[in-house]
Amino acid sequence: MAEEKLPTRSENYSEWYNQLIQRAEMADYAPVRGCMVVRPYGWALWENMQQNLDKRFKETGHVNAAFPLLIPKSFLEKEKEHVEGFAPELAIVTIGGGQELEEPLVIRPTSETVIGYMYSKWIKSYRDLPVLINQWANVVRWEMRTRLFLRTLEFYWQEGHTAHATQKEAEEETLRMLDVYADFAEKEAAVPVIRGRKSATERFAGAKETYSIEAMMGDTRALQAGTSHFLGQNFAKAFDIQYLDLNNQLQHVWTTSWGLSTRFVGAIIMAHGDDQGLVLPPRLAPYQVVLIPIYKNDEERSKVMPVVEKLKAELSGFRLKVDDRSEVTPGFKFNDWELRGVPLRIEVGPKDVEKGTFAMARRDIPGRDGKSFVPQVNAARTVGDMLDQIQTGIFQKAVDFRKAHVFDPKSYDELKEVLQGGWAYSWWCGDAACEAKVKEDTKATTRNIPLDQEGGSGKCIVCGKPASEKVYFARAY
RNA sequence: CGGGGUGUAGCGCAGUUGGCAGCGCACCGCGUUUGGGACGCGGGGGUCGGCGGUUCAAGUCCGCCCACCCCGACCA
Repeated sequence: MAEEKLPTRSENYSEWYNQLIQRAEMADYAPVRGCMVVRPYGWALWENMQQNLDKRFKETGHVNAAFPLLIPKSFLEKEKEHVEGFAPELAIVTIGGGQELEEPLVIRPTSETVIGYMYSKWIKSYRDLPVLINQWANVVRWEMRTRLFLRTLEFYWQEGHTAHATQKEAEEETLRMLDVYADFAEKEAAVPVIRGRKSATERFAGAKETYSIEAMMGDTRALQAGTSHFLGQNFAKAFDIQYLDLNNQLQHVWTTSWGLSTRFVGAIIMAHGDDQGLVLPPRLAPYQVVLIPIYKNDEERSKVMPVVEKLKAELSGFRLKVDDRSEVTPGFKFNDWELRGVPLRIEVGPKDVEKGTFAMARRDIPGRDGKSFVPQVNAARTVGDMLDQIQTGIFQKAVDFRKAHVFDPKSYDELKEVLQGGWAYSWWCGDAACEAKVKEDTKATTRNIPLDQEGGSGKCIVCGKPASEKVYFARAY
């Protein structure tokens, strides 16, 4: 429980982040370095995200399945770039049942390979296509530096894997799922994102093209919040996934993969959180409303509780928590639930019982400004409207924040300067050497080349050569 | 793997020239409290990271090892 104030974001952003997660009981450190335990409150948020995404996947024709955690090491080696990309971060099992294994097994860092293997068994004809499968799973990547939610050795995610008859279909799928992520991020999580294409250096190991959604965090650093890959025929060739087309010709399929992980929880924390703690989007928050009864003695209690019960029944359509703990004071509860980011707080005390009102405090507007006293009648309508306002309010706030921290530098020196406290949106010639120079000078990398460009052309911000696209540069998590 | 740092109660820390292992918070009990982080009284809780050495005596001195954290090279 929170007994002291959180460090402020300006004081020490990463301390703010770490402590907040632990105090809000989102997650805790596990005994193994770099691993975390997602606690019930954090998992409840993830479950809401899962449900919402899952529904969107089903709506776009996908089905769920489960593939194994252990993958023969040789599988990873079949796609050249894939091995090179993942080799350094593999966890490998060499002993099973007390015996050295003939072939080491890797704990999946991602499942393109096993799934490719299975697809080659399942896909024989154009009639079998497309295959649109998703799985919810955990994966392991042996990272050097870890952060709760943002980068842990083990993390939870979903990975969609699809196979198509044509390149065009696969490319459309890749972008369709990117749009699903973007829509989810903005509508549900209230996190504004940039949809774009990754540079070759930032591309997924084994992909032809990687697309991402990029979000700005409260310290202006960028977070890759979801990715969608067009894999071309790379994995189809490596795993021999072939089908007979209408003309009885053997063809390799075209595949895609796309994933969104528990890292997104970190995005929600850092996009909306303030110095009081979490600010959770109403559409995903484990509790949308917390109701706090207030009384001094049994007599007051007996008057207040019936109203609490009545409101609870009336608000049964919302995820509501009645905090009737007697061992802590209301003031403590206010702070506690603010820390935990519950979008809306309702207080019912003796004065409210008399007047037929309740107090309502919105989490996104701290202090008196966010507090109002409203009649108990039509409570469901009042609360629903307020939650909608909060949802759009925090989205707008995040949009405004991003707008205030994206710059269009006029020179390389200015680029270096703006990257200290924001993103640069600049012309880039596409040369990896220019990217590398920026990284060297500022630690910022290219985030993505937005799909929505104004067009035209300009000069590369780094080398001055002609450029036909603009890219976002930012320091990233 | 390089550079820096820290290991003492669940968490945060103090512990002097080597001499009874402590403080705050959290936790448990009782009572008073309760509209913005309540208070009093009484409790429980320790292989001082590990192993070895010096010493009558080691949290403290010496050696080795281990773990974790921060900064760099890799990343959803």
